[in-house]
Amino acid sequence: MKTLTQEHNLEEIYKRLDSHFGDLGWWPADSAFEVIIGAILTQNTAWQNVEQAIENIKSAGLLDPLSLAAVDQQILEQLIRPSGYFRIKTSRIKNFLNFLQNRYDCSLKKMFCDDLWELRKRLLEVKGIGKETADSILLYAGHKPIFVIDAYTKRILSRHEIIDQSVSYDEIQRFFMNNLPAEVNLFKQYHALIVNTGKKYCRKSPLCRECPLSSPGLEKKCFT
DNA sequence: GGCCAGGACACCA
DNA sequence: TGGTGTCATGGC
Repeated sequence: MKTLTQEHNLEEIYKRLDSHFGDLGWWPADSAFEVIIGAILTQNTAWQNVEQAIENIKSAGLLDPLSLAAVDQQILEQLIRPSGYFRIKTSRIKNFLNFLQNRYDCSLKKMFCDDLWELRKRLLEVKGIGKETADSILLYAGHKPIFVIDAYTKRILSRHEIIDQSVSYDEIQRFFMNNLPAEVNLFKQYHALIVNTGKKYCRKSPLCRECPLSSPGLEKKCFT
């Protein structure tokens, strides 16, 4: 960890990105359950591929906990095939559904009545749900005040020399949560802004110079 | 044809 | 605790 005391940078970064992109309306989904399925399907996968997989589940009339729990494993594999890793992701979805059924009687409402950190701990015990997926579920499906960290967050902050590359997920999460008001909508929009910035500006070096963060004071070395 | 995407996990030292 | 291989499809 380098200088996790530059809390002013977090607000400055948010201001720049928010005025650049505007309200991104994350997470794009019609229900909390759709957010959860999307969170599992998007693991290391382009969102475009996830959309097709979700559409397949919707078209089959299976986008609810009871229907999806009842569907045959091989059928689900074929439905989510466009999102990649379809065998392992099918298992992960089934693991979550078993968890939801056994502990909360298939009710997301009951699940989200749990204390934030207690529920996070339980979600992390589900095989296939790691920290980012758990936090995405808690924030975007459960509307709980927890900050989601992803590869873009780490990349952007380290390139702007706010954190060191070796800083852990939990440390970065604490950094955000200790230096921002615990507001659900702020956390939702901030993470969305970071992902959009990463997608649009961090992939090719010429575009990096057009990034809202690329100006004196914050611009360091996006590409070295 | 290669690279990468809104990760997680098993395995090993 | 940290590094590496694996899982798979689709767009650029």
